Amino acid sequence: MGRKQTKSGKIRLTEVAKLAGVSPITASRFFRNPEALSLSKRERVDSAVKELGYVPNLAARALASHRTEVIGVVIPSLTNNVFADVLRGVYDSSEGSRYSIQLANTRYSILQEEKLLRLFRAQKPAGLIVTGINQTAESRAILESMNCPVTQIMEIGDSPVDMMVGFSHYDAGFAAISHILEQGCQRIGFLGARMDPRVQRRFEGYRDAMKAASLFDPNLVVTTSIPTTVTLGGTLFADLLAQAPDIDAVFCVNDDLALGVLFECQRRQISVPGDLKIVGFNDLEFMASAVPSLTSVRTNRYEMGRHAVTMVIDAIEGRRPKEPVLDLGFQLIVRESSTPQSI
Amino acid sequence: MGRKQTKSGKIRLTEVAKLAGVSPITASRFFRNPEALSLSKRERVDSAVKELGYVPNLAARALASHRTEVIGVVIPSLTNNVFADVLRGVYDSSEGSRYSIQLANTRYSILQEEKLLRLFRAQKPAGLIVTGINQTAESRAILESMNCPVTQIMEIGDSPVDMMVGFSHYDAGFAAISHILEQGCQRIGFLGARMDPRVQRRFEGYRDAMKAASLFDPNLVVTTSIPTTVTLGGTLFADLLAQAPDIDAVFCVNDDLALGVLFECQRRQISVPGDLKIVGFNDLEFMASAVPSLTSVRTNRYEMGRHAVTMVIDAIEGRRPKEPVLDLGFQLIVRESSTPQSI
DNA sequence: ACAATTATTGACAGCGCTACCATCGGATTG
DNA sequence: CAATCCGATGGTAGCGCTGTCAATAATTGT
Repeated sequence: MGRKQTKSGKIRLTEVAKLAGVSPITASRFFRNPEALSLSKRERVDSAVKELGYVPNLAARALASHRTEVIGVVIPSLTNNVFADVLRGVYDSSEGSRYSIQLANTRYSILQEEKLLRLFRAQKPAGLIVTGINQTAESRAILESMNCPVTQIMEIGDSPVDMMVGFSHYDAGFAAISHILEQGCQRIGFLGARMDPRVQRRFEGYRDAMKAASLFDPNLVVTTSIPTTVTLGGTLFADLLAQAPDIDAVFCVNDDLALGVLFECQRRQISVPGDLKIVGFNDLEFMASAVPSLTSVRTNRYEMGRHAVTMVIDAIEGRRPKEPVLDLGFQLIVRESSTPQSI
Repeated sequence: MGRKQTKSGKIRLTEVAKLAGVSPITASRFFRNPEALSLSKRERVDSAVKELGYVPNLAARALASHRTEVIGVVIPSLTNNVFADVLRGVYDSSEGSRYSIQLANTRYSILQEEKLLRLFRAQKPAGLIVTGINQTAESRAILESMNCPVTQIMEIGDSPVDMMVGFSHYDAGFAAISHILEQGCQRIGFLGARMDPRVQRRFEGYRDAMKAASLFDPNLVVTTSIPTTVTLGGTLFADLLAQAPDIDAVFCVNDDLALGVLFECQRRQISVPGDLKIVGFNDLEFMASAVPSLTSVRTNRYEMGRHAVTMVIDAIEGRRPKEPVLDLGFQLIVRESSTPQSI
């Protein structure tokens, strides 16, 4: 004999079916495709499920059906505030659905991403959400071979693997600089940390806006591959001042850097926005209450997470969106740090 | 006949076993208990696995073994920075192990927590990590009936369900106030938002420290159940000033509030630390670079996450710690905002 | 040297569910 | 009224793996 007989207390689908007076397969259909049941059976199974407190065994379901009800989510960082918001959206919109979220963190390593994708492929997720559009050829091949809906998030571009939700970081960077230029600034510094592909494209927006105004100067640019912190913002700003003392504005690729710049200005008695204008990116909550309040580019991170999951679930269930690419845009939130000083 | 025959390309344990010239069960043992195999077979199976690129089917494994290799993690919030660090620790220390993390978010609702725990119980996780020590009676009963290691994180107390990693929020609050008192302050305000049980205990530390100095005054306390933001810090501080204009220090239950207070002081031209001392909680990164730099209570959040997972995995594998409660302590990081003004 | 013990290995059945037909009654049609 | 179709239901046979126990090989003690 194989093993101990089933613990008497265990409730299987068979028990539910017996109580409802139907075959196990009908009870099974109650979960997968309730419309296929006649109303009477559907009600009988429903009450049997409730009476027994039946909970499906997901492992058995996955084994028999060759599918899971897991949506894999691959992000590059857990520390970055930006992803906290995305994840909130992801979890919010997965709740109430039958799908559960499996999170994986690449730490900004494309090799790690490949490894994770291979792992996911082996487990046959129902859907997959990955960050960005710069997968390696290998990663992209895995994604394309994956037999499930895939959504790329955080940015948009041509040739989606499947679906996309995001916005144009290039446009956002360009818009931020255009705004600063409108304020009459000429020497606009660029501060970048952890130059991932999206930050890179913000830079390109900066560069092209500056070039269009014939104001681009490599001395205005300070970047590093070090992860972002507020403190780093101060440090990079100090470097920038050293190589371009005549700057009249700074565009920071994220709000942490911007806050660091503000603090460094306070330390050096540089008046903001009088002597220097500051623009950040992401519009984290604190930007509105800083003194002076800090201009930033608002990105719809929570909505990105929500939509990504919704789109994936819809696609799983056969409701593919007519448009595979969803542009959630951005808003430039202009505050005191980039407008004429109010005396 | 049941279904289509197995796709020719699919690699099962059987194929590995065949290639290695052993029985499937031996190949199975290679994964679960490699020490039980003779060296020669172990090597043969190992190379067969690599040659075929075999990846175990977790669903089949879970079904057959009545166990999963999932560690459930229940936290109250994804937005709160504090949990980002914890999660980083959690994911870092689960990587490389055979266990995967299943995250669930209660949004600070104890009913939601009950619901999630019930769900987890049904799926038989290998281990469970839950936040805090204030579960409902029902939740606690579920945890105790769960046939797996459980670690409570973020704080410690008597009567753990199983294991605990954290620190005493009461002591931390008390220590922060003691420090402020040592600076000669007498009218120390308390600012609290989202009064969860841990924040509540920080308050008790504040209250008792103040009472011990005969300085407690309800007018010095401003709290709200609204979730924490930097902006809220400014608002609460304004309320506090209104009801106790003579305060000479503020203890904030977290760093966001503290930053909000600092900004509000800048707005009102209140000199910090000259007119007002500020102490925060958690020691987020920005505290060190604020102007003035802000004193805070450093908590070892990343380490909490790491240890929680390690302890759970160790317990799963039979290596129970001698001490079920691990106190990771805290450090008061004294900075400019709570020390005599350096002119 | 031989029984007793221990390390290795294998056979078997079945975990709980669902894919794939087959069936069966009733509605539709010419 | 028989032929056809369709929607609802059920039977059967696994999905890929591991728990249990039995069998065998290697090792040890006296």
